Formats: sequence, structure tokens, C-alpha cells
Amino acid sequence: MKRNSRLSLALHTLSHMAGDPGQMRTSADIADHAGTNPVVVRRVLGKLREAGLLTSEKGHAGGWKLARSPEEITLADVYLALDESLVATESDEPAPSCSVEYALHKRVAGVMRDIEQSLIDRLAETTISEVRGH
Amino acid sequence: MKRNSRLSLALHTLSHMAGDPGQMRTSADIADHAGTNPVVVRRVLGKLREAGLLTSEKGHAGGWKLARSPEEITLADVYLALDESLVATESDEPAPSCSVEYALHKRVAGVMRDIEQSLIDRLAETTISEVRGH
DNA sequence: GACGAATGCAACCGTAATTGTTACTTATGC
DNA sequence: GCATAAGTAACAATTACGGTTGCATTCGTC
Repeated sequence: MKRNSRLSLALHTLSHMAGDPGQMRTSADIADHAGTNPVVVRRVLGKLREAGLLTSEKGHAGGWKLARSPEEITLADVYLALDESLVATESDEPAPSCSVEYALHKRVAGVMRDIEQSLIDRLAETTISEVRGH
Repeated sequence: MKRNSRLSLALHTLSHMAGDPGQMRTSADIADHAGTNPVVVRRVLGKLREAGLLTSEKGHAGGWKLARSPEEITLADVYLALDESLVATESDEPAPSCSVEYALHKRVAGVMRDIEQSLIDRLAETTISEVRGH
């Protein structure tokens, strides 16, 4: 896998789970299907569990499954659960001493905030169960 | 400087130039003001020159200045000139063999395309001369 | 024409971020 | 008890990016 793959992995996995909720899947199976590593899978899915989208169980018959109905999980839920932003915020410059730079940063940061919110709104329009059916 | 600083550097420089168009500035002066390196400045401003926003001259009295009136240069022009996207596109996976993954990628990519266009539209609302006067 | 000052450009280094990997611990069901 | 799974920490490999150096080229001035 390359960069920015966490969201891809998360969405891919949840979408598959939406096809058969209740089925328990191991991180090894998921990693195999996604072409990555079980530890990476657990890292990413761990975030989704923290956000209440998944549950996991240890031990013999353990694994991962959806914590809610797939109709109640939107792409935005997944995006927010990972709290990585696909909309790059301006680099966190500590002291914009230059007034021109300050005005610029303020303007651009405002636009980026709006755009990020638009993205979330758009992602919230689709659930992981809707994705499967074309 | 940290990450994603090319756009910051470009906008900062152009905004300053908008305050006194026609003045020739060297990459060394610009780098000094921006707290970076002359070579980095030339790298970034070179892109803006390719896009027709700046002109540069070699030699003794050389340097950089605006190629057009600052009222005719929008933040979107600068953003597009650098052709770096602040909206992360999904990782360019070559073969989405899995049908679920294919549907997902298509859906998310469509949203990202729209968001990117929204960003450009928003940035096009502001010129580099408007930024200065808050 | 020689010299200094500027861009243009290529190559490389250092650092930060991310993914991949290994190893080990913990928990669970058989 | 033992196999199997997640949980986690630590480390390696890769990538991206800014920064740096060096040198060629161009232009004005003496």
C-alpha cells in the first residue's frame, strides 16, 4: 500500500462487512484481502472501534464485526473516526509576524475550514451499505 | 519551514509584490523575508512564472516581479500554478480488482473532485491585492 | 573583455511521516 | 493447557519534502 491508505482500508473493510453483518472477521483475513499486514489492520480498525463503529473480540473465535447496522454508518463517520484530514490545513506556523502573512493565513484557513466541512457533509450522504450496490 | 509550505510561500511573496508592483525582488531578498532558501524560492516562483504570473530576469539587475496587475491574480491562479492539491486524492491504486473497492473508489473520487473544484471556486473569489487590506 | 550579481538547474543530504514488520503480552474458547 | 485471536511496543523501510551545495548561464557595469 502507498500513502493515505488508512481511509481506503477502513472504507473497504467496512463495506465488505456491510455485505454480511454479524460475520466475524480476523485481522489476518482482512489484511490478506486488502494486501497489507494484520497489525496495520488492527491499527486502523482500532480507531473505528474507539469511534463505536466496530467491536472486536480476542481469543479463539475472536475478530471484528460491525457495532451498528450498516445503514447507520456513513462515509463521514469513518472519515471522522480516523481524524486524518484529506483537506490539508495550512502549516501550523507559530508566529505570523508579518501582517501580510497573517491576513493571508486567516483568509486561506477560513476557506479550508469551509471546504473540510463541505467534504464531511458530502461523505455523510452515503452509507457503507449504499456503496455496495453500485 | 515545514510541510505544505509552497503555497504559503507563493501567496506570501505575491501579496507583498502586490503592494509595490514593478519593483524587482531577488530570490535572496524573498528567501530572507520568508525565512527560507533562495533555491527554494526560485523553485516555487519558477512554477508561477510558467503559469504566467511572474517574470524573472537574470543578471546584474535581475530578479522577479509580477507579470500582470495584482487585481488580475486570484488565489486560485496561484493554487493552480503550483499544481499541488490540498485535497488529497485517493491513493492511485492501479488495479481495483475488488468490485466493492472499485465502487468505493469511484464514489469517493467523485466527491473529492467536487470538493477540489469548490476549493478552486472559493480561492478564485479573492485577488492577491485584496488580501493585503484584510 | 573581465567581473560581479542574479537566475536556472541538477544532485544530494537531513528530517519527518507513514507503512510494514517483528516480537511479545493478554485474553478467550476448546 | 493449548491454539488462536487482538493489543501493543519497538524498529526497519520507504517516501516526500525542504534545505543545501555546486556549477552553468545571463546580464549589467566597470
